[in-house]
Amino acid sequence: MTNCTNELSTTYNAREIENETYKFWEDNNLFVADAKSNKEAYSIVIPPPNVTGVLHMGHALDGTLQDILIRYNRMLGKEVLWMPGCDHAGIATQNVIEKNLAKEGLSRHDIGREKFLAKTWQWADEHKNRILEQFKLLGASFDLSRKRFTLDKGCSDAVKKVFVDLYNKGLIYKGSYIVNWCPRCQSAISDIETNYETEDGNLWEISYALKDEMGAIVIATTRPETMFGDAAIAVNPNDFKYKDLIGKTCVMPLTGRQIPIIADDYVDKSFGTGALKITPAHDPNDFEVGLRHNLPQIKVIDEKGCMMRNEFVPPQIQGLSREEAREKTVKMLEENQVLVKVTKHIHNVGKCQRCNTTIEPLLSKQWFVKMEPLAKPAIEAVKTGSIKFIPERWEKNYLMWMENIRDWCISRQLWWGHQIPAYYHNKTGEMIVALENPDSDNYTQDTDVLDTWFSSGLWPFETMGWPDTESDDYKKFYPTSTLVTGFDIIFFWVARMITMGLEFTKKPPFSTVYIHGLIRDEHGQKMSKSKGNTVDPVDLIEKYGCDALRFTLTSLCTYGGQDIKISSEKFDYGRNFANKIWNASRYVLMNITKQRNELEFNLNNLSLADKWIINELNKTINEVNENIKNYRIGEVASILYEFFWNKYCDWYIELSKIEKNETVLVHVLDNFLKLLHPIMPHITEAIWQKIPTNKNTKSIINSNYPQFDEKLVFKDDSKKMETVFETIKALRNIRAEFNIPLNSKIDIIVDNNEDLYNQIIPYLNKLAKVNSTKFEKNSDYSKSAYCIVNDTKITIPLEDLIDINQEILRQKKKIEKLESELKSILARLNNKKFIESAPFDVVEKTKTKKEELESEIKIIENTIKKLI
RNA sequence: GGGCGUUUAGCUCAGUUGGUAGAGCGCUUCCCUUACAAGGAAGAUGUCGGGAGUUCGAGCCUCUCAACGCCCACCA
Repeated sequence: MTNCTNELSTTYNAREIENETYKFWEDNNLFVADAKSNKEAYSIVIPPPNVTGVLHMGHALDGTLQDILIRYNRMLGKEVLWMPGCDHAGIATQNVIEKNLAKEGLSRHDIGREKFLAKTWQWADEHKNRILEQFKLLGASFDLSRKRFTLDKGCSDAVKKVFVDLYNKGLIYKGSYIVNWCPRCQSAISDIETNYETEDGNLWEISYALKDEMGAIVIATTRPETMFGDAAIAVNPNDFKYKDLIGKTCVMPLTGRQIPIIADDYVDKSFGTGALKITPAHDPNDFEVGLRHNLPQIKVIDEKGCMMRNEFVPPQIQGLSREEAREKTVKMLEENQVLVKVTKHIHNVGKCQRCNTTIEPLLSKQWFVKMEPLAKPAIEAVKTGSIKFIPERWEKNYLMWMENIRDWCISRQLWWGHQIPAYYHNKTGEMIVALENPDSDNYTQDTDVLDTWFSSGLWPFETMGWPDTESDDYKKFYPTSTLVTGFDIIFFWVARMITMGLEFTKKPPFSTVYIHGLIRDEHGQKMSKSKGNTVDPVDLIEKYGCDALRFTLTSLCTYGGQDIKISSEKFDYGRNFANKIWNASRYVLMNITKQRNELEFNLNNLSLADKWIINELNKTINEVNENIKNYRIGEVASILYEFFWNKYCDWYIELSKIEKNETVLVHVLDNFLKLLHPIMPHITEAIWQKIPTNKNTKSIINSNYPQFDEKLVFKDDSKKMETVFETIKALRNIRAEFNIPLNSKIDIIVDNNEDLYNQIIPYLNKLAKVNSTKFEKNSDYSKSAYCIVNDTKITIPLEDLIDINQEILRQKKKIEKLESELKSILARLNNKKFIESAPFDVVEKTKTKKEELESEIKIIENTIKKLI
């Protein structure tokens, strides 16, 4: 950017400035990290957005917060790396490609694995830059020269190594278990990819006749179509009503197959009939019961969710879908008069997180990670504080999950992803798990791929060069510093990174997990395309500007990480602030006459106002640093807003129109821009480059973040200045109350504090339109309005302008207020226990307050007497 | 069933060691004062969800109740 003029354009055009500024940063490679630097490192890895994705509000929030931390730490002088990249998003991406194929009437099987993958790669390559390009619109200062993809060579090498190592340690195994099977995705999915929805269903009670004797046992089920896979009927061992039946055999209706009646603690006596049919191949709990009792696993539903064609399923039912089979089975049971009862029953049904298809619990051969041994150190790391969650309450959540962890099903029957590095001998079926195929003529690789989260679980170190632990990036930037993400992926992602990171690098992958809330629509609903309630951050950026978006989002972040409800009007807040900054800066720049080297301010030559604003700035610097360090980022936004708008603009700039100190005017703006830069990077950069202060860098990005300076504390002078503001406000209030037009000036009589008021006459004249100021002890005027500021009474003789009754009323209202306050203070002071037990300074403060109130009330009472 | 969160001004929400409540928007009145009407000045508005307790003192701590929301578990 050029720097030939001090002037800013008269109107603030956010998009123009933002585009120019971002280009300036990129052209100058300002985001590229130097792994050989001697500076202390600070690094963040981006939660890799799905390659299929487009930028949404969640990214906008998450990206903004990361960028704030990155920019702040960069300005603290650290060597900073923000690692960008995308996730291959197994199921999500495959779904997109399959949908495209479906338009041509094809399935992936029609074109085969190889062609399908080629197509998917082509699509991914075309799209993999899209979302990161959109992140640029957010002002993201990530290092694109290091951009990674979870399916690139480095990641895939890391994945293979991790898989093989875990397998060799016995922490990965292959086995037949009940898994959550999605008949639409045609794949197993993990427990946490399964969501449960409440549905209305029925509870059918079916009578199973006893073998070789009279009588029957009635079981209750919500899924009668699975009965063909029954292996037993179970009752609770302590259930006296079934005691005699345990060990007997019954005959199944419709098929006549014989199954035993067994006893198991799992059965709840009070539910349904107290008797439960056991279907080990189609229910996770029944599967467990089946193992305990050595029952056969009879599969009657296939991978497409249809009834199998085998000897267990009656011919009329074979090949039917789950839903059809249920209807038909019930009908047949009815015809056979074994359906005892049907009751309405509300229950939870598992759904595929990706496509919302009802899950079929299915017996199948899958790969699993044995989680318990891996979870142990991951629990310790959080318990001992080597990894901290902000806010802390998420630690409990994390620990509860980790302490009850179950094995992780990692195989997916998809094509898009990391193919499992297991190889089977074509003839013997012998299995070898290895980094490479031992003999491609005789061995065929496992066709399954790994869960997407398997590779993203390695993200913090696979992107840093691991397994090469001697690589520059790994040595410099691993472990990373902070992980920023929403609570919705603590289990999916954060927990896995911690376990994998500890297992393979022996270090926690990050020291702090900063968890923010989720973005919701204005009614608190989750945003989703299907609901049509999404707000597009790109639209918001076009309309309000990126900085406005960032500032607003930041200001909505609470320390507790509450969810954030947004509607587009909320972004007026940030836009107005940006506009204010622009205009105030424009004013300052227009008023600078001094040269660059004359703009250092001189401590010995400061007015009351100068000292006040310098003191305020210093306080702000302190608070901002403290709050960022403690992840109270929303607080930072409001501190800076308040400082700039209500202090610098409303007072200091106004005062500067009366008595100008260019050096301070610029100094404060310069520091403010630096303080704000992490949140609003573009506007601060654009203005900062125009400010004629001495700089040792061409970009604010590389300037130093302001730090608190003991030498710039001016407590007493600041207090005096506060008195000035109170006086001006009081006088303005009188003007408003009595409708005194701006062009008619007022005279005032001040009865105390002559020194101070003498100093500030010009301020009073300009900001409260005072004509003359007289000093008079024990002043005594009738036909006047009054205000009392601290210990000073100010009289405004208004002669005919004033309605005396109005003024009396006004003063009486004030007394009322003061007296009610005094009453509660007196109550406290008259309480012996308060005096005894409250801390000294609180008691003193209360006493002082009492005296102030009393004296103020006295003054007002006297003036009222005068008026009457 | 277990856990967590929320309840504060008309609306959206802040409120960091307990000392009597704040912001933005909206509202009322006035002002296009040469940085800004996306602005300026002056205002109004709250038994801090209900109840009880601890304390000299509670929006904040404890208990309890209520409403709403989320997560985990998945009893057929």
